Amino acid sequence: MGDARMVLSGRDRPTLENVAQRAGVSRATASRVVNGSTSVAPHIRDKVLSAVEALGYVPNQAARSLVTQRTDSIALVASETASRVFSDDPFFSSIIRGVSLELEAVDKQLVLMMVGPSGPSHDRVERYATGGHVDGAIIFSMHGADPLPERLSRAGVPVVCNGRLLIQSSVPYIDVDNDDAARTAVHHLLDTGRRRVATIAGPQDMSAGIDRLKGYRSAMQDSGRRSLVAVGDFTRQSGALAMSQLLGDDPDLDAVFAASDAMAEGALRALRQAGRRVPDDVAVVGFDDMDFARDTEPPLTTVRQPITDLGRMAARQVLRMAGGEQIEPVLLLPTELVKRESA
Amino acid sequence: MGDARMVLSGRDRPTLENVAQRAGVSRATASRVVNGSTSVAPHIRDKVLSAVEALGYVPNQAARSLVTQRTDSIALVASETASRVFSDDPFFSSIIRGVSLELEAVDKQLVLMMVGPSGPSHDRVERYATGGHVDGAIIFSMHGADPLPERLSRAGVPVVCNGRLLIQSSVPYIDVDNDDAARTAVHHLLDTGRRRVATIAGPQDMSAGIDRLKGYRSAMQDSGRRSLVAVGDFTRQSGALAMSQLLGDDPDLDAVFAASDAMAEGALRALRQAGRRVPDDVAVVGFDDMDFARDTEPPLTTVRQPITDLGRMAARQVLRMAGGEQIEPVLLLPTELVKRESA
DNA sequence: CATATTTCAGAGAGCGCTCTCAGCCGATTC
DNA sequence: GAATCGGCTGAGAGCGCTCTCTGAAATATG
Repeated sequence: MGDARMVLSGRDRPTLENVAQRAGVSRATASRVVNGSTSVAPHIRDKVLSAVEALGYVPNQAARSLVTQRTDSIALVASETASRVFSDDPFFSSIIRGVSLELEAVDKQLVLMMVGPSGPSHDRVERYATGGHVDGAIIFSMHGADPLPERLSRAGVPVVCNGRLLIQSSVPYIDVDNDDAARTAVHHLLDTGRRRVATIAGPQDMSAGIDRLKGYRSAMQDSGRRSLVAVGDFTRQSGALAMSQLLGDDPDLDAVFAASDAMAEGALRALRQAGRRVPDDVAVVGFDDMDFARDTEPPLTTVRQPITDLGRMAARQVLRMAGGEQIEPVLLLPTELVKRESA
Repeated sequence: MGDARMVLSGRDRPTLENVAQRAGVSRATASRVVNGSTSVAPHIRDKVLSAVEALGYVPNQAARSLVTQRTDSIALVASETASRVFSDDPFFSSIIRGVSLELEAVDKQLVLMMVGPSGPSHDRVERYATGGHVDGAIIFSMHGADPLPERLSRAGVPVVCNGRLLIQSSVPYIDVDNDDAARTAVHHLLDTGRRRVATIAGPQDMSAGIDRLKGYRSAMQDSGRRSLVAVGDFTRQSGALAMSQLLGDDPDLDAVFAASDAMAEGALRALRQAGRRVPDDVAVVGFDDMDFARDTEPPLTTVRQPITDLGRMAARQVLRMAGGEQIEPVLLLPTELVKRESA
């Protein structure tokens, strides 16, 4: 039929009224057709549909959600700068994939936003979410005592967090049992005869960082050994740096538990540079089981956490909340120690 | 005053009417205060503000944008899967940073979305943008003849693309002169005495990939030399792979122009593994001037493109369009050859 | 003191849509 | 043939907000 439609600029977008008029029906009927109601006679339905087609009609979301009180979109908020989110760590991308999968299945739109530590972007995101742009929010990668989840929740926005909150709060979250998982990893090292087990901890303003360190510490204490800790920020680079520090602190260490695979890989590099053989001289255990963990030199023994599922579950939970359901305040997904060659 | 506010669930959020009532003024006046109009008597203003505070009022965006026809948010659409966007390539993060900077300055919200090659997510993004969720859209990392920009534009959404479009279209775009930049890079190699110059091209379904290859080809032709091409997808890994292919094709090559720094780094790795010295045996030029380019072994000679500025300009242009201004259909930002040690 | 001018609050229309409710009409039932 | 029923359509209210327009009070002007 040729594409005779013109470019429509802002104001003169066709409305449902126009469609109705052109199809010779009422606005109500046009609305029924657009929303897929079955109780419309086929020949009327067709008339409306061709009017929609001819006019290039697209429903005005603002008007729609004004009455339905829904927007069919969910915010995924990263309390993190863009450069961190888009770093060498595929963690975020897995989370996003999980959330996407779940939202696409129910035809909801994912809206990604990043907020800096505080300041203007923080407020803007809060206004955005509380202002009814979204039906719910998933917040992840929180640092410190981020007030955002609580704020949004109070304002009536369904919120689910990815990772335990550092403040007392009733906002539900999805996570793995970091403490327990770390303990398992460390026990594996001890059980295989390692005696001086160090750790490269994650950032201590994030629950994952804190809890994995806690798990390490308690495992060490249980077996009456001294802790040896360096702190990184989950990145490869910080892992390498931390590893050389540890080697400086205790040249005789024979194992290290890194709180992320990225840091573990950095550690491998640092160990190689320091002339240590892995696992012969030093055993290394990571955390995450990222794809690259099986391609490191040597392949990394690590704690697998189901990152994509974490995203999926978060999405599922927030959708349930938005649907008015009551949900479990805490949902812990299982981890698994994957033994490869580094430990 | 204590935080006595309750958690508000969906329906019973306070409206402007409630605020007005509580403050003993009309809705119009309350609206004026909320929107910062100056023509309100101070004592009335205060009454309204404290009512807002007490009720925890937040304007309903749907209602607001229904009348203003604005949403104060801009979509940044990546025609790319999450895993590519969040890959080891800081390109996206720089674009995002640029866009963010510009939008924050005018208090607009950035909404990030990813669309797969086609299918459901593609339609959903289209509906989202056309449905009036955003005031404009910036589309980047397009593959092939993506119809999205044209579609949105036709539907009346201000659109700016990052990168030349592969189809005939009136949608404005921001880019660098890839062809020219590539030619400059290759000439540098030729001018410094290299004779067998290969290239690792970018993906041939993206304008940046195509145009840089074109620039390489024409520079080679101008000096009467044969082209030697391998194609990558801008990633480190593909660069390494392409490099070994090239070495297989012509063991005597003495220079390579890679269409991205990531690929150039992959190439460096592959060259090292093949026992070639850089730049002694083989000179390498990259493209982008990413941060890591100065830390490679040896530091990378590369074509600097102002990625963050590309993002900034895109944002600025789309805002101008949304403001009803006419804008230049094409905006090319300058590049610069940065000479380091690899060539 | 009367009039013109300015300042500021309120009334009310209407943005584009959904959804309830009422009503029409043809089919079914007794 | 009258009464009942069910399937479809249309009328209209109203979601929460902005913004124009009107009008009252306050101030300036002759």
